[in-house]
Amino acid sequence: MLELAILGLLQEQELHGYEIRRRLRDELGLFANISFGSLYPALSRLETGGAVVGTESTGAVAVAPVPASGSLSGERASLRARRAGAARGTKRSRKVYRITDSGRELFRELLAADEPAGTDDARSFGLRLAFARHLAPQARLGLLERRRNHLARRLTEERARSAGAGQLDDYTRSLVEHSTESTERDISWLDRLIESEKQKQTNNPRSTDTDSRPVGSTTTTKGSEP
Amino acid sequence: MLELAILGLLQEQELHGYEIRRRLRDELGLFANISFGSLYPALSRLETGGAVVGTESTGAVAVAPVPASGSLSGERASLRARRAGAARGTKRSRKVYRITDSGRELFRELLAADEPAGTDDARSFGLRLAFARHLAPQARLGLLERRRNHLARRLTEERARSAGAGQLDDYTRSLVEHSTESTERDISWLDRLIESEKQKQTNNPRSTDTDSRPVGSTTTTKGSEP
DNA sequence: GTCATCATGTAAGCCGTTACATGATTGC
DNA sequence: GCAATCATGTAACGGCTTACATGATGAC
Repeated sequence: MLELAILGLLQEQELHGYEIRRRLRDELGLFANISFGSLYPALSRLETGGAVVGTESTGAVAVAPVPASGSLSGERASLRARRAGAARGTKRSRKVYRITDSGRELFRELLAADEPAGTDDARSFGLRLAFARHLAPQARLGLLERRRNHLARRLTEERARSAGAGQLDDYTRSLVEHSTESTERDISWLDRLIESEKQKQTNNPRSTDTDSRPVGSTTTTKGSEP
Repeated sequence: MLELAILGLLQEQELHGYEIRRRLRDELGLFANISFGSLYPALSRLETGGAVVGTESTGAVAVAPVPASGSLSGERASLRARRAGAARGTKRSRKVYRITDSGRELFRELLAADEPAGTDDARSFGLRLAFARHLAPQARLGLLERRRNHLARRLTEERARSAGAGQLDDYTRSLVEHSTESTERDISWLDRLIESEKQKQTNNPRSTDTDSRPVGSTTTTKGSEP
């Protein structure tokens, strides 16, 4: 799952490990505080597998596309470090990773696939949604609908629990009820997303996507060539 | 964490592995489908550690405290198996576990402690809340307040993200916004719980608890949690 | 000169998963 | 007789964590 996140960030530009972590934390919010003990090995695996190439770099590196004028968000610590301007290039040793063609392919596969459970449901979905712009419209819709259905099944279970919850104590009951409500809200959020997605597709039957070459042929698995 | 859940269930009555799993799934909802590959080793560990004793049993076992008349919830498969009456005693081989004194002590420790992170936040809190009746009133309040504070910090982060989310794409933005709203709702849910908890304690300064010997002398455990 | 931040990695461990292996009992 | 459910376990692996080890740079 972490691999997917990394490849997703590297779609747009090359980055080094430390910066990848920063973006995962500050921009996505997923992998709130991914540990280096997890991140660096993941990068190594990806490099070994040929999905990315890392180059030892001491030069200036592309910087976050901040509007350069109004830095209103947090990161007070970083402000000083960045005031120099476009590049914060120091001669510190870093390893900058760039995604390869085979890496882009892997990204598509990971993004389209249902991750082998055991992984956190919500996080996995959130990650895919964050990169949904790289999916073809109908695959995007599929992602949303699968999630919706999953939550609908969960809701059924939760309601059954509520029904037989006569002898549950106050705390457990409150917990169960709150879970149910959360699931309901998640479902209606998804319903709104699905609705707006369908609208988009009818208004603009082709190329609604941001990506140059989106992916995902969930319905008629055919064109995913190398 | 699973150990805590097991010990919690064994507080009330002795149970065998298969039944523990059923209750975790059908009653608590946490550990939705805990695998046997996880459950049985956990029971073994607990037995080795002296927290529970398991006895190979072929006789009748105490059954879920169902009102015996109106079985309205799911479990259609189990209905037939139980129609016999009070006991579904078969001669099947099972190992029934009973909690020991040292097990009860362990339960208290686990329930009071902040679990070493890496474990799922929400699940861990949910589990503790489900067994909150075994906590002393002030420890219960502490649990709720720590959770509230934790979520409040998260909300701050999320709002910062939203603020700097000008250049995020629609999907990511929707995700971030929905997360923020969810956190807000979680916080006000906790506020209600905290409120009602305080009320209880002023109305009934002593022995609000269900448990015979509740636990937790964590009076001034404010700003911990890394 | 010392502290915070930037930067990369390794090793050990935790807590769960699936897959595999085995067998008794009940319902139809 | 055969499938579903009940019942217990082992082995291998997945994906993350903390703790440890190392070092450069910049701010005060």
